[in-house]
Amino acid sequence: MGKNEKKTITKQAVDFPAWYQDVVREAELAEVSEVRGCGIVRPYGLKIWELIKAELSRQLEADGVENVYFPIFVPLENLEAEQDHVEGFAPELAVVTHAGGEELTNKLAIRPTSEAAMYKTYAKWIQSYKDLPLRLNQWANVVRWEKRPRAFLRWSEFLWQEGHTVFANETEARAEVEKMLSIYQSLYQFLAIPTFTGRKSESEKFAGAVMTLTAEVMARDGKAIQGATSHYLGTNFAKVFNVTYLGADGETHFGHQNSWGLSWRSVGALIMVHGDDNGLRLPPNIAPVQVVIVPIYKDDATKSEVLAYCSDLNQSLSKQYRVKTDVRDAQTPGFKFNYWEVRGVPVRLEVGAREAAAKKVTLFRRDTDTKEEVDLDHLPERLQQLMVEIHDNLYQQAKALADQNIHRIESWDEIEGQTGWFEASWSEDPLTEKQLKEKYGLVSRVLLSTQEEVAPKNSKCFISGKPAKHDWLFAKCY
RNA sequence: CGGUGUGUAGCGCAGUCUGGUAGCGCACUUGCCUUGGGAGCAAGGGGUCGCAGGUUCAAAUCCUGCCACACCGACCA
Repeated sequence: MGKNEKKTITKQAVDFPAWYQDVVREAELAEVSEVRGCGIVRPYGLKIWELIKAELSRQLEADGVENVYFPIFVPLENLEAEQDHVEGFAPELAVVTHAGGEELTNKLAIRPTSEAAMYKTYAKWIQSYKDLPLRLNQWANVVRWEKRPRAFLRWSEFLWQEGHTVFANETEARAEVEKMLSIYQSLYQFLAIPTFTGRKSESEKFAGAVMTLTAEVMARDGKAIQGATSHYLGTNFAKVFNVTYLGADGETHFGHQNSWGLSWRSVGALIMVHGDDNGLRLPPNIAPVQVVIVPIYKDDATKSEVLAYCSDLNQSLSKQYRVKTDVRDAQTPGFKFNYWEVRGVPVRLEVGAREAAAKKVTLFRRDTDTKEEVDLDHLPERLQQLMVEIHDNLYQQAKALADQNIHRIESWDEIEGQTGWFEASWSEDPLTEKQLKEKYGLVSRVLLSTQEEVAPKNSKCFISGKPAKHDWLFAKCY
């Protein structure tokens, strides 16, 4: 049977969302649960998230951020304290009304995010300017009852990290907002994913924030995914929860707060950016299995010889890589090739009697779907190169595709019939954004940081013709 | 919340129009045989046909009501 005759994955070009669902299922990353909108993440999918988490943890720790844990329940009245915040989240709140067999007088929201859960306590912890900055991070699950869930990208319950920090003044706080964005940018770099970083428009910013920064990612179908956010909250929450400190000047001041987060939506981005018609393609940094060894044998004699060769190989390589030898006996080599390709394993080593005798391996790389023969002596060196090469290649492919799909337009009429992202000079008038959404389903995604201090290419807004302020990126989004 | 569609074995589906013993492919179990791109043969196991009610000698199939889920939109950090 030919390679393409048993495909259970829809082609990207035929139906991208269907392709995405197929990959999530076939690669055994996750499946839908019996609870609407909630997913079951399987070991292979969770491992990817854990590897992402490990890298981000490393970076946050290196930056001096400490971890903390607050309860999953938030008194509803706390959430209602900040007006913009509650209006932003009210429609998607899950609320506990009964517990211990009784109706609760004070209803408990399941946290959709933890500003309202943490800052009352922050107020107790902070007395003096000497207690600042306070920089804490929480790895947690949150619940947002979204109208339309989507695997990893928008499940009702999801895992993330949320950083919540307090500074003495605006300058320090804003500097950190930028810094966290650059950490997210480097994390996505770690995933071989190019990001478009900058500021959100007024209507797209976080409910309760003064300013929201974002790392936007382009999926292969030209839609946008918000990969991470970093918010400057100003003193909005500080005023509500009384986060104040006594300054060196003997006066009481409000703390300037930030919050920043990244969720396992990043796993969804990983799939949508790198995946192809054969399934996942994982960058080595976060591949649960970096090298898979597939033994090939014909009879008992070659079997023991080949397995011994594989076992030595596995042992020496596993000092440096996450290695797995697929010793299942009931499956043919061809089956295993496809099995691990769908799962995106970057490098596969095929080992039969031929290789064992010649002290070689046949090496297959998933990013290019090509094979090469490598002498055992040269394998460590070749693998070391390849891990870098594969990462770079995946990044370059993603970067090229993204750049190619950003179209400069001077008038919104040019959107007609085109897909992808659009760069345009914009007045930043919320009304025009609403019109754009209604007419083309597009929203503003980001004002690139590099464009912040630059005059727009066109002095007139591409929608209203009124004076433009900056060049923004617009897109449909997940 | 609007539009469309789907609920039959773990997964994918046929059967419903025209009522009459619950089927197919994949997966699973056992055995043999095989292994360089999703092997083959044989024998097996697995079902309140989404739920409730109704019509009928008889309902997966017809009628009524309900529920759930998916997709497209609206919504959404």
